[in-house]
Amino acid sequence: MAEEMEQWLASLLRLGEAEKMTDKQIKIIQAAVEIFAEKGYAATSTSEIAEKAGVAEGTIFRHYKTKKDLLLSIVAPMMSKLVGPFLMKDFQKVLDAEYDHFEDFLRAVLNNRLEFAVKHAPVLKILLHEIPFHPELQAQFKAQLFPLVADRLVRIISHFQAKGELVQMPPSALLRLVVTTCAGYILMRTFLFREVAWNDEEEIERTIQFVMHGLEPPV
Amino acid sequence: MAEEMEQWLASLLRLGEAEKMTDKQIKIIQAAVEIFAEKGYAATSTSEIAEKAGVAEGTIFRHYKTKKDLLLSIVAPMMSKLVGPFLMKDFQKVLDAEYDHFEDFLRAVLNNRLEFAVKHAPVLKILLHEIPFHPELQAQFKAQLFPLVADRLVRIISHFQAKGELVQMPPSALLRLVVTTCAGYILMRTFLFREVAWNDEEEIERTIQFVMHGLEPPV
Amino acid sequence: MAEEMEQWLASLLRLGEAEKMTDKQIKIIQAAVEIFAEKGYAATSTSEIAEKAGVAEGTIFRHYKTKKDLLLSIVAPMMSKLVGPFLMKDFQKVLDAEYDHFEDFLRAVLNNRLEFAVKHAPVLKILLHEIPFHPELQAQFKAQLFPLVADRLVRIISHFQAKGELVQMPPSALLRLVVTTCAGYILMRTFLFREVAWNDEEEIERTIQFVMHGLEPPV
Amino acid sequence: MAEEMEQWLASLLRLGEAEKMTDKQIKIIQAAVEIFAEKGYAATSTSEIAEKAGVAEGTIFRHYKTKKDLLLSIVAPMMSKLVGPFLMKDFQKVLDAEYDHFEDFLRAVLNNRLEFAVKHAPVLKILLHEIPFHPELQAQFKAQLFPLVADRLVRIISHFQAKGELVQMPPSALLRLVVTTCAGYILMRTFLFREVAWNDEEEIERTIQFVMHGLEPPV
DNA sequence: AATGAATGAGCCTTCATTCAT
DNA sequence: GATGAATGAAGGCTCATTCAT
Repeated sequence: MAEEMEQWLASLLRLGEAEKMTDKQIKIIQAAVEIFAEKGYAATSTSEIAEKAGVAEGTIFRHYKTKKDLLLSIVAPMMSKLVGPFLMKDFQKVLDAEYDHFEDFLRAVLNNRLEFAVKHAPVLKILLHEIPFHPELQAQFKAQLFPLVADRLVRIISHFQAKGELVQMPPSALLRLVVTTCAGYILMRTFLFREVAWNDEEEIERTIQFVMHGLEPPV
Repeated sequence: MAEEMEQWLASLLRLGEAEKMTDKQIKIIQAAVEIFAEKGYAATSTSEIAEKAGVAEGTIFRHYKTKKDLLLSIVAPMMSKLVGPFLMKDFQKVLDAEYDHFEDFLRAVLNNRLEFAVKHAPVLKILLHEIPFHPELQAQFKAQLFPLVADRLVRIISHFQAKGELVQMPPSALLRLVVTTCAGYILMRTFLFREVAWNDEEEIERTIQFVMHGLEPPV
Repeated sequence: MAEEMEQWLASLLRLGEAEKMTDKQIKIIQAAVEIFAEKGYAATSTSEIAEKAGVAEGTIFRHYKTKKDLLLSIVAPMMSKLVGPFLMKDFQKVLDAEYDHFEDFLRAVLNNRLEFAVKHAPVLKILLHEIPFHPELQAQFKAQLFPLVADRLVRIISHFQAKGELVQMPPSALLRLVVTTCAGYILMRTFLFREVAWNDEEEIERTIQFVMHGLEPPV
Repeated sequence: MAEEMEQWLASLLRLGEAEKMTDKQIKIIQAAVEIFAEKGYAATSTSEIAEKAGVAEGTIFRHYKTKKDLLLSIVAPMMSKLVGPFLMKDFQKVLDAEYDHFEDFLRAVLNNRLEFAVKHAPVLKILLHEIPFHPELQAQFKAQLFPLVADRLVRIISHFQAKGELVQMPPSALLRLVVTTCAGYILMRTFLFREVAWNDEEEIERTIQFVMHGLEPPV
């Protein structure tokens, strides 16, 4: 079963999944992502996708049995990649070696995930909007990904608590504060106020200082 | 124009808007809120709403010219009420008098808005999901509500900065950190993990301490 | 359960079922019968039916949830009416009283069912063609109607056997010979060679004499 | 023209028509027969046939220009073979020599055609169902096969009438009674109640006695 | 000969909306 | 004000058929 899990992770994280995709299939996906992100899944018609992809409507259904299939083929892999870094094998060990301080860890994660969000903004937007309406997606997230991720992060936080870098408080509570603050910046910057000219370096540094001071153990 | 604005605010904030609503109209709104929240606006059919409301299909269109009208009549007022407290006349003066410390202000706002979110969770969920897909809503928010609210909050933050309670940093940056942290808790608690048994008092206190330490001016 | 059965029969045999049917609904049925009979159910499109009925396509689906529903609403009642006379309450007693000889019975049935077939030829044609492809119809026939009918006919045949009017042979075998001969004429006359100018009286008489001689007990 | 006719008959009756058929072609025909018989021609998709036959969708159309072509290639030859015995050269002479009595003829025909029906039940079922919906098939039957067959049978019946074995009545009327009775048994046994364990020998004998007595000339 | 991706017309069905009652 | 039958445009999807490989 550990074997199985490793394979599952590997397959989930595979980034260049353009294997075996025909030219038209790629165009379909691109068009779908674009329109789903713009109008939402339910408000998008397959004929619209076909037109934008420059493909006959029937072609969509040769590659994806249903419209929902098309959505899932876009969104399900993204979900895994979103939390990918936290699923790496020996995640914690890598961390222990690499990051002397929680601050370094935070900086690495924030930069990495911000870059990811910027690069995949449209798919991410689709994912965020559709998760509440598609039980399969919710299930995949709540039953499989979330527990794994939460577990690993809690261990890391506990580690730095033990080192005396973070205030004493239930790790899950710490986790919430850290995640909200980091995700808050990424979402604001990527979706809510995309048009603002953000100085990412500065904002990230500010965010890190805010978190570090906020969670500093009392002297 | 200032007159006009006051009236607009007043009308927006009117909570008990059940005036003039017939019995059936109320049932329609209730049904619509329920189903919109569950499946999303675009995936909800008017016939479904009619059925759940126990009215004829035509009745909906007697009260709301279009399906979108129905959505707006639900969501637009909510948007104003969501930021209602920040729109109150003489908001800052009230604050100056009432809250000696930023911490008190934070506590008051967090409690108040959490209560509001819990009470209006379904409509809030609809609002959050539909804003990106309906330009009218975005316009109302970005052009009218947001500037007002941001302006008032920035003033308050500047006030406490001047008092030496908050670290020196552009007020808008401070605002972002505060808002994400507060909104983060409310959203997590109300939508993402509603089933968890949250100890609101404790979590709010934790959140406040986090913010206050995070934004403490250096000694 | 006997109660239930009686009600079921009653409802099945109700001929004038135009109750509550709107004008358009009747036109839909008429058009559907006509085209189903001409091209078969599967080869008929709902748009074709709508056009012939002078109705919008959507109207069909307001009255019949699916195309198949439309078929069943035409064909299922017909099935009961087809064997209606054999399902009458106290069928055998009526017979005993009314028909002194098997020949009289045969004559009555042949005339009655021929008239019926001529009158309902199109629906009958649909029924005959669709039964093999729709399990619901088969079930209704094989599980409910057929046993009842066969049972009653077997009793009648046994009755006339006992009276010495029919040759000794398993009643079911007798039944088969009688039914194929009678149905054979009706089907030939109504479907296979409709264009021929049949002299019904003469042919029926011939058929009856054929059956009576063919089943005469040996002297 | 007589020449032509003979060749036509010969070609129609050719039984082992597997000549020149590739392996895949045979599989296509087998699959088509199976599914056409199960769901009807119009309700069967070519992709379904391709799948069951284990060939690519395109392969079907390499051998049969259209779906209808495929149907005709199955059903048209069967039609001739169905009435094959009655089309044999010198049919009547053969009869005169071979069968002393009408009863013998009946017995031979019944056995032979029953065996044929059992062997080719699926194709026969397709033929029976599709004839009314395909003018070409109807034409072939009504214009070419039926007149020939009817003519030959009428001659035979007249022959036995002249011999005093059959009652005096228009030969076409006699034909109808005989055909209905015989076909009735075969169809019932082969399609309507296939699952019953029929004792063919007994039933055929019963059927023959029924016909012979039914058509016995008066003493 | 065989494949299977691609097509686009057409299918059944749903939908928001109208209107006579 | 309320109804619900009627609409017809549009939706997702299937189909027979073609064609480059």
